[in-house]
Amino acid sequence: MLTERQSLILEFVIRDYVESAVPAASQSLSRKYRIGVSPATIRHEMAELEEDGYLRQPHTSAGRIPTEKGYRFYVEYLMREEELSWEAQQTIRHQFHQLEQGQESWVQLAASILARSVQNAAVVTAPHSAACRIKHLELVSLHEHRALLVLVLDQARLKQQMLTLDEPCTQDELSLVAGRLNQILAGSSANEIAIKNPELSSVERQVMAEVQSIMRAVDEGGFDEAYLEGLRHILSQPEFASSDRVLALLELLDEHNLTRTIPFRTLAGEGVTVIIGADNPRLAQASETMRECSVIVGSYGAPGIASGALAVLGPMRMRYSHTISTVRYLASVMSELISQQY
Amino acid sequence: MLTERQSLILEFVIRDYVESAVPAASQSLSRKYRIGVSPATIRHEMAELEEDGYLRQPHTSAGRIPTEKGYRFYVEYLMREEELSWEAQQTIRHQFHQLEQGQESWVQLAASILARSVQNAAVVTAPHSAACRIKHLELVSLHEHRALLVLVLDQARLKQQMLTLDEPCTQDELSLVAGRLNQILAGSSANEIAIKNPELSSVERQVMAEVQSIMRAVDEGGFDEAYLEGLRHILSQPEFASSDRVLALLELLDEHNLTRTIPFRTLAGEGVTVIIGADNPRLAQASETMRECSVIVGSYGAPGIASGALAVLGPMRMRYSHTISTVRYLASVMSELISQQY
DNA sequence: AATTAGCACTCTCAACGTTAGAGTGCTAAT
DNA sequence: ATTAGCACTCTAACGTTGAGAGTGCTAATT
Repeated sequence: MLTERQSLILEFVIRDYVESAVPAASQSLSRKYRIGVSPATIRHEMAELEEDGYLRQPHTSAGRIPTEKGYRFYVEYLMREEELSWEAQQTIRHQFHQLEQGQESWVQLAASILARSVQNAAVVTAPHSAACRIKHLELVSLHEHRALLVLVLDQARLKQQMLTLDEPCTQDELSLVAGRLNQILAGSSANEIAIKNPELSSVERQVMAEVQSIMRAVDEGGFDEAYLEGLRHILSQPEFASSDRVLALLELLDEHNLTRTIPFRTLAGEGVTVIIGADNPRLAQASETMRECSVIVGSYGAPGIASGALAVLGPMRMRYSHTISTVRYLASVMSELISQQY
Repeated sequence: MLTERQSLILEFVIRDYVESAVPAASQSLSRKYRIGVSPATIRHEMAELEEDGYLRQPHTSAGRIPTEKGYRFYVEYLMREEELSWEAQQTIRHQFHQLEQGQESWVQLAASILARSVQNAAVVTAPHSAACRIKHLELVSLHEHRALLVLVLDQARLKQQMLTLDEPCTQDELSLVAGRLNQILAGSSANEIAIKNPELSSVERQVMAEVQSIMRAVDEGGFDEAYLEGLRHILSQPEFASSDRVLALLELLDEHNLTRTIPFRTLAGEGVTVIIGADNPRLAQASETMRECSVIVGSYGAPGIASGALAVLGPMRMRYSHTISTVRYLASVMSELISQQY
């Protein structure tokens, strides 16, 4: 185990490196942080910490930078997880309240707020309930043979689907169909729809099949809809100065395999999970570059009703304390919103 | 004006440079393209072309690369604008037909297809009609005081908005309200709603005001919703090897000021517009980096009914012919889709 | 008069050597 | 146990060099 002083020095190394991105040297540490000992002693302790795998040198005769193990120890034992400052809280709340007017998707807004707050890339998934239930459906005629099926699911989720009707229908006929199906289906889950077997017209059968297929897609989709924001922050970090790294990262995130990249599944209930470097096997395997990144994942929502996930992706050299607080706070705000909607 | 041979050489320089990204040298041109003259003659002509501003040298004793003027001449007079190959057409059509199942937004899909086809960044805006009309509205109760307003506009566009009701309402009451408002409002534009003044309950008045405000937002939004795809293609080009350029580009595109960056307004009706380098004052002013890029803009839709725009953004060194054909073809496919929906 | 071969000249790029500076590890003194 | 001193090491920046690619010019050729 680490001694008191070793812990202290490890903490200072990390704090110094996180803000400066330059390996921490014994002299500059003793100058900056007023530890009670000389640089020589610090050097001694740092050699020890390196021995134990908490620090490493980019090359001989350079300062030390933290290893994954070092960061992990810091996050677990050393870091004081302070609450977000009142101002920061207000800033976030305030941005959220601009949502009332016109914002397309509040999930996307959340991603944008998160990215701005932590100055890193952020991903937020849409809320997802175990088995979605249909609240309401509507059919709008577009053309003789084409109609728009609008599905309102629980959690205020909306799905639309273009239909090509087997037989021509007027708006009045469609409204009738919608009315009947609403009576039959309202409140059902996809599985419950499957075992229903009422007398239906051909058009009604077609629409019902479509509804079922959409709901299945939503159920299975899991964390399908995810919004990524703030890539530019991550790319302005010095560790991404070389452009092939940028490219590697974009390959992972640009195409819609976000949800495969970010390990949302690892969530353990309420808390916030910190994944440092190669902690996550899937991530590390995916890309060399990702091995030098950390991900902070949290979940929001009401347990058993609907939940989603939010994540921050950044270089391993990250302001963990601030990021964790922000994720935690934003999650609480979003959970509030979810329960209001319910 | 350029002689026959000068035109030929200009064309070869551009073709060579576009595919290799390396300044075109007299020898390698004569080897590759079987022009009937020796490298010395080619050099002579190239010096002439440089004099006239069509070519330039990155430094003395290097090969030539095209200037903006060179590219412009090429696009206007030299380039054969071939139709897209049948295979390419089928590939695009085929990808579009996967839309039926589950794809959230076909506009986003279009952007993704375009980006893949031309191996550059692509932006597509949602279709926008002069003044949107309401087809249908629906109210779904979420909670005693909260309801979801679902608005179906023309062009199969869907808007949703959370409402906090002034007074508590059940689903039945809301359905009644929706029914009445549908009768009154169906087919109206925002302005027409404004001058309507029927007897209404307090809740009905509240909902109607909300509907009007959403529709105004849609009307004024113009090219608001735009989808960007395929950044990674543009970033893997050698001109973006240095990472500060990447950053500059992302600053322009990441935050939602896409529609300010891409000059959709310059559209002149049917055709496809090519904007090369500093052609576009706004673009050039915005960023040094953008001055080395070209944008190809096209529009789709049915004139007078609804239209949107699609654009490709890439380095000036771009396969103009192929890109233009692709934009043109995709626009035609999307226009087809629009008129089907109408 | 147009074309071309030959050649000197220029510029880039990569490799190499050099140097200043920062930081360490070790040792001996406190 | 701590620290001052010092030799050692490594990086980053800079200048140098040489090879290679490509041009512009000139004189010879068609």
